[in-house]
Amino acid sequence: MKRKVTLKQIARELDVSISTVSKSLRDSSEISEDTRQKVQAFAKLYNYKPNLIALSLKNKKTKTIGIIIPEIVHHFFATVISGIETVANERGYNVMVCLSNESFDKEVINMEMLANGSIDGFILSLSKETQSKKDFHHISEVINQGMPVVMFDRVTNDILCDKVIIDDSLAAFNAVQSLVDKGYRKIALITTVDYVSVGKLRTEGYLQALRNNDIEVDQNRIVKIEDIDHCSEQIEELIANQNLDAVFAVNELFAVTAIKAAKHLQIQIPQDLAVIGFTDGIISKYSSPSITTVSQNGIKMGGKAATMLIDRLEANDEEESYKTEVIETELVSRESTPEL
Amino acid sequence: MKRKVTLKQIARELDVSISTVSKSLRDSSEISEDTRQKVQAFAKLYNYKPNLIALSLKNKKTKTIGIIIPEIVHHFFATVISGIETVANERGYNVMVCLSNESFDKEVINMEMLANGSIDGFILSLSKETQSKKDFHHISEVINQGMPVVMFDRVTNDILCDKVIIDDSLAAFNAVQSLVDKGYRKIALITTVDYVSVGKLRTEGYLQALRNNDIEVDQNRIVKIEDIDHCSEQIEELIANQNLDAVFAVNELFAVTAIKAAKHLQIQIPQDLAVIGFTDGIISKYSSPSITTVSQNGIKMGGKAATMLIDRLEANDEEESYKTEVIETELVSRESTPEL
DNA sequence: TAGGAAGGCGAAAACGTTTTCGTGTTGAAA
DNA sequence: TTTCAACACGAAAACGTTTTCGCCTTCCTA
Repeated sequence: MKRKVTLKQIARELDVSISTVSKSLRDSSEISEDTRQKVQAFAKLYNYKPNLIALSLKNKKTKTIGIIIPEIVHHFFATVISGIETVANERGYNVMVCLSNESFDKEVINMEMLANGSIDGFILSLSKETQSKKDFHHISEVINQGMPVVMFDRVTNDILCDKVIIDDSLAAFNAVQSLVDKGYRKIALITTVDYVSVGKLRTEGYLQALRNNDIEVDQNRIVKIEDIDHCSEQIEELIANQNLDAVFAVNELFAVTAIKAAKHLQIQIPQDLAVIGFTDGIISKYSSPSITTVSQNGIKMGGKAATMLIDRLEANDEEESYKTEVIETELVSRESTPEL
Repeated sequence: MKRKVTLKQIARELDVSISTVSKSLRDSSEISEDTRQKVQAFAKLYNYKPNLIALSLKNKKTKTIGIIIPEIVHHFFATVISGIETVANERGYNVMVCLSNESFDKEVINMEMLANGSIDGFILSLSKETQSKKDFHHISEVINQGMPVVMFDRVTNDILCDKVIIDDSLAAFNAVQSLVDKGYRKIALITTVDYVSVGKLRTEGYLQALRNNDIEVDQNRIVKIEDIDHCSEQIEELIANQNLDAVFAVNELFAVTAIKAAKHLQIQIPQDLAVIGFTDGIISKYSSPSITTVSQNGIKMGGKAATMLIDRLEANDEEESYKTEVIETELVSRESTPEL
């Protein structure tokens, strides 16, 4: 077992000073050709690599990005991480991932943990509990300490920082409009409770689309899911009791649950009921029938967030104003929404 | 913008030495009650938190675990990370996640990057390319430097270290046996190329189950997928041309692709063809019909891996022998495999 | 009153870097 | 021969901690 070699050890072996070793390895012009080659050869032989922790302490830069997301077993968040990681790696950064599990407390603890020197900046998406409590002091605190933060998807207007979002309202509007264009009129909505920012926005898009087409909004056709584990009862009740020709679900899970419920009720998808979802995940793609969805492009979102964060980290010009980038969505047409 | 406060600043403000401040905050008995309270009050007021990078350098412990996996947009790996993160957090560790994207080079680069002081130990699953090249020098190198490594799922016998696996062969055997028990005889196999360790093992389980039941192995009923993006053609050909009553797929994707292919061929699932998969992911659960699978329990696997790694990190007794933990699998019965 | 113990605190080293500044030697120009 | 620049290198500080050791008071005891 050979431990990692340090500058000090090399210096001792070669009988020169630590400074000389450091300079030699960094090709400083102060050092003679002779010494430099000798040192570099020795360093290579012993596979010297600078200790990153020591560098972090000296430079006050860790070259690490902290990510805080509600959960990771979730296709969209996984794609976002993937996008972040790719860009981060290209630009020489690593990522630390922490999960809030939709809990406010865990979000706070994780942020405080990472804020104490471990990372250079945050990329985060709010937990449901945080959105419901509207308590963002932990975020403003790290921003106050001079640590850049980029929020994505689940964001809040109460915090000023860079943000990456999609136009949830517009995307939902377009999705519903596409149903209308195909001839559907009796369109139900399966959404989340209002404090989930994206759920609320998508709901607004749905309402707007109906109004724009002079379709009356029927509150009985709108169901707001509180507890995701027991959504199937509510959804089945909706489909059974309302006379529908289409369903717009604000996420993949609701969409596929609607399909399951319909099958259970002997309602044929898509012949008797069209379904459109949100989040272009693995479920929509492989479901039978495959589900038309609004694609969020998490890879792009993550990549954009990472780029914004690193750009800010490496900007020497301190005070650039905050931006909110809108990632365009795309309606991916599949089997679940044929022409009427 | 108030930057983080350090011991030095507190010391200067209170006109005491840095040592006194440090000791006061750590409740050392060397310090008088008076001084201690004064320092602690001041520290609290300014929200002092020790700089973790400085601590890492001093203690030569980062309290961080490095994870290297082939990809993250993959339900199984996401669950493993989730399991690792939960246990790590409970025990005061953070996780850094790197993706190899199934590439040998990226795996090596990531390991070297993290090995230079950023983390205390590794949890990793081999990339396909690494498995195919059988080149593990980067792993033995970090182990030689005294850094603990735990491998999971995609492991190799060429490296001695702690491992967490499932009994892929046995699980596959049980899955196929369950088909036989239900009356199926003409069972096809959709598997990976042999260098993917888990694919090979699952193939062996399939073969063993057939032999145990005196069912002849027909090579035409075994298809090995090389390129996952173009698997549907091969799978459709298999289902079209062989007279089958069941299919065993070594992962979720192959299973659901088989279902899609069958539907395309007007073959009814599960009436005309039963399907059983591997990896209990989101697809199997929400597919129509839902798919019977072997559940790998990634949460448990990740948790176990984290526990093993941290136990080793915190063991004072250096040389404990390496263990290989086998996580039990479970056959989750769903709609795709009715009794014949 | 001398001696010693205990109490309270500071100096300094250590972790591994990088970088600034200083210093000694050499050679060439004046 | 003197002077000065260029060259080659080392000492030391700095990043923020923790911890060991030593020092100075004070107080108690003999």
